[in-house]
Amino acid sequence: MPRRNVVKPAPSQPEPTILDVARKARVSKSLVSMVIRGEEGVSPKNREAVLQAIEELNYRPNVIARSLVQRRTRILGVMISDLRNPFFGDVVSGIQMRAEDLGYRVLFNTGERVPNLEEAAIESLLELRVDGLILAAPRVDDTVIERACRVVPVVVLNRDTSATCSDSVTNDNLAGARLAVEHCANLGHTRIAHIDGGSGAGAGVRREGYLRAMRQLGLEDSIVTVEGAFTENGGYLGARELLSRSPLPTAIFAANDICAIGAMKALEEAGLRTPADVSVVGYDNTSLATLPQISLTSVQQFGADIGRLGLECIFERIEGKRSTPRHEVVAPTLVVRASTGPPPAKPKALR
Amino acid sequence: MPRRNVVKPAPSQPEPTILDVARKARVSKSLVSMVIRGEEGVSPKNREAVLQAIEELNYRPNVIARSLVQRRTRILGVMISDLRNPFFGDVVSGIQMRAEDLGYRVLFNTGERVPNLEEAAIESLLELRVDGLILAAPRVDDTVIERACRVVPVVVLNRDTSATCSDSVTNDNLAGARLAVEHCANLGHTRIAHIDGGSGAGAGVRREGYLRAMRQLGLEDSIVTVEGAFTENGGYLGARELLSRSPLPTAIFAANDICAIGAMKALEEAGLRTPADVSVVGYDNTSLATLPQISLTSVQQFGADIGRLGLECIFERIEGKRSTPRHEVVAPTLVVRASTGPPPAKPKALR
DNA sequence: GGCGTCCTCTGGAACGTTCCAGGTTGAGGA
DNA sequence: TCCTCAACCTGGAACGTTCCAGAGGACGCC
Repeated sequence: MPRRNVVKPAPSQPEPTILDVARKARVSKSLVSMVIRGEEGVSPKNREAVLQAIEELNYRPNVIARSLVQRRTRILGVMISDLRNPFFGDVVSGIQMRAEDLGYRVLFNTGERVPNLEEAAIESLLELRVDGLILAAPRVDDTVIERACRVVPVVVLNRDTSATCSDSVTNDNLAGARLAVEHCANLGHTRIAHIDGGSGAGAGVRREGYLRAMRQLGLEDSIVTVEGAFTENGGYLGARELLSRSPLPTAIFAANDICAIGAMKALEEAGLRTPADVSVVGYDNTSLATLPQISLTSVQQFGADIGRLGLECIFERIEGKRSTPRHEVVAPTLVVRASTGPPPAKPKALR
Repeated sequence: MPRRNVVKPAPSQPEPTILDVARKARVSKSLVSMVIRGEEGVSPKNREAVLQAIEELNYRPNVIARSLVQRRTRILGVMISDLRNPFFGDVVSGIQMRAEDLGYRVLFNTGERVPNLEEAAIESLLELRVDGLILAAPRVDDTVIERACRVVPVVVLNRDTSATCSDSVTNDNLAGARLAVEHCANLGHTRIAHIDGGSGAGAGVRREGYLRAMRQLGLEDSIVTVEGAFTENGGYLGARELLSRSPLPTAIFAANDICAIGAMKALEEAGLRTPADVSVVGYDNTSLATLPQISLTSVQQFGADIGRLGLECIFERIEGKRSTPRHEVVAPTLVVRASTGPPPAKPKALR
């Protein structure tokens, strides 16, 4: 246990308590409590007096004390693996909105993608006695998730987990990959390559989805995959690898948007235009894909919906309505933009 | 006061308390407390026994109860006006890192840029009795800030405020605007136009910085400003406005990166190339500016530093080391990329 | 008039910690 | 042997709420 309590309490003037309000309104603290919680059975006269005293004293209920006696905090803990990835902005927004409706506060946290830090972040939320835990694409070990489950409802977002105790919400990566491949095929492409996401969460499934779709379309002979990553550089290197092979693909399905952007950079450097020479499809449909200079066709996984569903899972558990795991899969869609088009009539040779 | 407490406490099995640990280790609760807090003066034998009991029971200290008696939560509240703006990702990261060092938790919140919601978010943090409040570019009224100051140390980031009670950390918008203008002038531009940020926070100051820099460089006759916004559409419309006038500028200083991206779109549509025909400079140096397809020259305001400084301000107050306001201004720098270059020898006419 | 019922209100006991004043022990010195 | 002192430990009183059992009136009914 860390040693932390060296600092003395801040010597600010004490804030008014429920007792101060009670004295001022000449009623009991219980009555004040009833008014605060909006309970029935308080005479209009007293309710008015209490409300006025609250106003005059600038009283604010102490949710810490409330949480202690109720043994619930009405706080939901959310551990976000990466606060800078625009995709999680959507997720957070979905969580926040729904939480507000349900009368919960949301406490965000991050471990900056480092497993140890993420574990500490989770522990920190548990010490706070959050009523539920949402883990957005966590990189921690399954055992950490299992341990958290013993104390509090947990839902894992956008990550496969073998932990049997938690709920999960993911996007259908198989279907998403199929959408991307079929879109290219429908445009007339046959030489459709895939730059995968390396060891990133969900990368394996997307790769599998690509393989299956290609086979299903009778394009198994054109299957080409190279290793990439969920980063711009991963996409760049993956595309370079593709460019070094022959024949060139006429379409590339990248593991995610950032990866696709890196790939587009490599293509541009090689003198290939998108989509005239090579079409590119991304995944996530982040705000990046919508930028006019990029205008990337991308598989959309509805981040806000994923967040909202995660919150609903948690809430069912908190309410005691359910105690068996629920695994929700959100169907992705394809958003077509300017980065894809028909294959060139006569494939361009590299300069 | 809202009525919220309809739901009964979740009937999970009770978590072990300090008393359970004490019983198991055959010591008093006070001794356990001492071990948890890492105090001196505990015999090695007992310390060992307590630690073991904690381990076996999977005990986790209840920070809620601790907060109640200590009358401090060791939680810092952070209200972020816009969680999707990548700039705030940096700010949050700076806050989080420093907070961890100092043994504080950080509770994030957002009001999604709606003043009323933001006020509610702040109120919610105050009810939680956070030890300090960080407001990142809040859109609330100054009176709301003043009221919060009465209860807890407050620091306002990236926003001018007339509230005299709070600390503030801002970036030097005047200097940033000057950097942008001087960079263009150094490249040989004279017709440097500005698309401003409309009523957004800091927009006025950046505009003023542009005006001063132009005058200082003797370019007052070339001053051209149009109204824009901190959005892509704002930049697009602003650029269209510029394109409708004559003579065309050879460089554009946009209020913000997203705004610059919108402007670039308008230029592209008009058949003008960046930077061959028109150079463009943004502000914020967000991750967007670094994308290879965009490669935007931009004024960097160090978000992480701003967050870190804000946290340090709060901490000084909490520690009681200071009770007078501190106003910190961070110097911006310019990051030059591919969107700026020398003016065309013979300015292009519009198609 | 007595009784039951409803409405309104109240005091005290939790909740799980920390902090404080003081207790116990054993060693060492007079 | 007794006293002192340090080292180590302990129980009880907070902290600011909620919740519960029940008190006290007013009223209506028999």
